[in-house]
Amino acid sequence: MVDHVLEVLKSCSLLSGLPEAALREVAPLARVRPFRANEVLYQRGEVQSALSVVGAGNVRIGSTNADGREIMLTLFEPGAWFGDTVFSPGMPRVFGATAHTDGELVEVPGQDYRALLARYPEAYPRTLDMLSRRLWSAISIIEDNALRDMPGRVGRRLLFLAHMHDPQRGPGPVTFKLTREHIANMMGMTRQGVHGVLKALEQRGLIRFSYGRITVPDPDALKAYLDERSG
Amino acid sequence: MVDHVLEVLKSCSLLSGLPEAALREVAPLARVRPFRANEVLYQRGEVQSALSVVGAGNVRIGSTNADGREIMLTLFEPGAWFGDTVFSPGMPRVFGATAHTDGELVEVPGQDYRALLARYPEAYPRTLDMLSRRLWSAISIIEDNALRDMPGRVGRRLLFLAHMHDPQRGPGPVTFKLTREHIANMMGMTRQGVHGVLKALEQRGLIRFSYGRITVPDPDALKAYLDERSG
DNA sequence: CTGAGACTGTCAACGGTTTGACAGTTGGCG
DNA sequence: CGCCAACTGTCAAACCGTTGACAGTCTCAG
Repeated sequence: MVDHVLEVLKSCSLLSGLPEAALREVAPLARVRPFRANEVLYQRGEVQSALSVVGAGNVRIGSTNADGREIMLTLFEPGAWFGDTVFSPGMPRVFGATAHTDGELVEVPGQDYRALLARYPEAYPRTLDMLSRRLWSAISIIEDNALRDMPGRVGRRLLFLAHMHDPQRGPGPVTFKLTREHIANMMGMTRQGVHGVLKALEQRGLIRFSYGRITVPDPDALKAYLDERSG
Repeated sequence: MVDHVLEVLKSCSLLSGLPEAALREVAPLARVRPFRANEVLYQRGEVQSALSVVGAGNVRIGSTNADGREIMLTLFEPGAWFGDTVFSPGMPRVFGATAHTDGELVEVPGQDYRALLARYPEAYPRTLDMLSRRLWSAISIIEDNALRDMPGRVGRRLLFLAHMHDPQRGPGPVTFKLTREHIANMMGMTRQGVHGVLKALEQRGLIRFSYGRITVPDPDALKAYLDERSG
């Protein structure tokens, strides 16, 4: 069991600055939490502080507003980490997490993680780097939303997900399990609007899609098209 | 001169986790850079790594796309810090900085800042906290853009700026020097669209505006209105 | 294999934003 | 103190995305 947790922790880029000995120290303190598709993992506003690492399956990050309308920020794959309250203990969560498929989470209590960092300060620069890059991603999204039209926004977000999905970015095709409605919720658009955009992109051969599934055959080609289309 | 730099560094929340002795160490390594309104301070894509602290005046953060259309992300006041490449050395800047008024910047070379942190590791948690909160702000903006209509977005962004402007949030009025066009560039809207929204907010007494200037007389009242209006 | 539920494609009507254009206002600089 | 440049208010027309509605398709559990 602890071995399994260790494997998951090792796969997480946030923790890759820590020596294996350090991970062995926290592994026993971590909790494995299996989940089923569409289960709510965390709700916006909760205050407990924990670092969550996706061990298996996919997790949707986002929040719901009072009218029941949901916004999805991103989709996490195994190895991804989240938990915006780890570094700012006491602050309520600003987004929620929902299981997208069946899977499992490994949760390290916030104070244990912070204590570990304090014991291995050489891991801090890497941690800052990871957090900084995530901030960069968020800002890029804000930029895209302000500067690009709808096809541009959807295309860029698909690229972003493709990059998430496979950080080393081999040039191969990438597929995700997303409905049109999920994409709409990610962009603040409607299902119908997304449909039109996807159809246009499909006609250019830049994406393919079927029931509940979207494929980007060649991310680089999509990127080239978007760059040419506008800035 | 060094004394002046020290004062500026002390005013910066990012550095407030460092003891004064540490700030004295870096102060001589920092560079003071005066600027005039509308001067370009950094361009997107530059790779040198530096931590910039606003010593005086205002700085616009944002970027310009190929068509010449600009997006403004935020407006920084004295004491604010920026420089997304400090924590990820070698990465090109993802946004540019332009002087909004006359003023001055204090720049600490990235490697000196990182070396300092390594010498005073007790400052790391505070640094992570600051960065994490900035990520939270960015995510909130993404959410607002997806979930709210145009008046909601503009109102929320004004509140965000008010909060930036005066973090301790006394309940008094806040004024910023922003043209309608600046706001439009911040929201991905047009000047005319902004006009309509502002006029509506003004009629409810929630804001006041004149030539190149906007005032939020009571930020809490604006917040209450926005919260009631949607989620 | 079969049915129910989830997802999808499509359409017309509606509404809000942008586009484009122009005159009026303000503030600062010589 | 007067001019110029920047900023502002306003309008109609065009455009794009949403709303709402419905039938068709797919998947999975039983």
